[in-house]
Amino acid sequence: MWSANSFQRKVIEYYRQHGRKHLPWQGTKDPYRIWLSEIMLQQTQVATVIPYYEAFLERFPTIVDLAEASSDEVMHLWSGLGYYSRARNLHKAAKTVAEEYAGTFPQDPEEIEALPGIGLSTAGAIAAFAFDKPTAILDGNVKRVLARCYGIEGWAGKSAVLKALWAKAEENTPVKDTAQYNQAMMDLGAVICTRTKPKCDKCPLAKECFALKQGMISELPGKKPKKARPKRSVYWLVCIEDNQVLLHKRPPSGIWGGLWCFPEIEQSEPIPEHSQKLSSFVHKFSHYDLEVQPLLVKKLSKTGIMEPNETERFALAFLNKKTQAKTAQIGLPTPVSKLLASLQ
DNA sequence: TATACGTGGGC
DNA sequence: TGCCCAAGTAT
Repeated sequence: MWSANSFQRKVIEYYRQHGRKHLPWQGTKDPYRIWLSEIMLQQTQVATVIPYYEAFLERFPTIVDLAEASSDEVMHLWSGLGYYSRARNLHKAAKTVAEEYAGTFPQDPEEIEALPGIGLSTAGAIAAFAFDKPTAILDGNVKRVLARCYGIEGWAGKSAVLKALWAKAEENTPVKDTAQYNQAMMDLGAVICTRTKPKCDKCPLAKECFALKQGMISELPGKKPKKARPKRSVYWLVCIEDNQVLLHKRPPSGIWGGLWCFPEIEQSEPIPEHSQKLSSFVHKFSHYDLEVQPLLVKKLSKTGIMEPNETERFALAFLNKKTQAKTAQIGLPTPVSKLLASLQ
């Protein structure tokens, strides 16, 4: 097995020759742009992120622009990207940077990690990429490369496994050229050491890779134990009056927090009178299935479900023109957008 | 430590 | 088709 120094050189040399260097967030030292990319890329693939990243920066070019925005507009620009707590935390952190750091992003890794939505790995990435700090990262790409290369078995959700992976990450991360090394490891994991069908013939670490030598590519890294996925069944009340449709802003925590949805009731409740069933569908989350039965209702107040006085929790989104439904500056979950589009 | 939290791609 | 999971964090 190589020394840490030899490992670093091979990984960096691979990146110098073959790595991706022109992704939209590369080639900048702007901590805001690096931070935004790292948050959007959490559990999300590069190709999905790119258009969101461009649009977000177009509207919010600086941290202060973001800090001064309404939450509805921030959520609007995150709509469809998923894991919406990322956007809520991003907005909250931008306000913190604007108010407590005078709009200048902190350089200390510990201060970076103290911002909401930034964990140890993301803090390490930002500190290394923006400020050339010697901080290690351990995202999914790095975990996969290290688990295979060193034969670290077990699921990274287990603390002992995570600890072993972090130990290797720290051990191999150079104090000099940390940013280049971190970028190279991410690239190696994303392009070469992929989950299925890795391109071992092009891997700079193939010669000493434990998984390759032992025929354990498909066993490493260890898989998360699977659990049953429950199903929840709800009605969505589609109430259209004067070419306007009633939407409800969800509370800030929980699924689709801060986004606007059709008023929702459990299917264990009786169907409101004079309601008409539209086409039902199943929306699959990673942790449960949501069976949605949209109901066209005349007047929401006549359903007896909702009190009309709760005006602060409700608002109207216009549907009378396609452009208005599309450009309303509010956050809409993907299935809500799709159902709205189908009503036009 | 286990669970909540979105969406779309790959096979 | 259904399942796994992708640049994770918060609780």
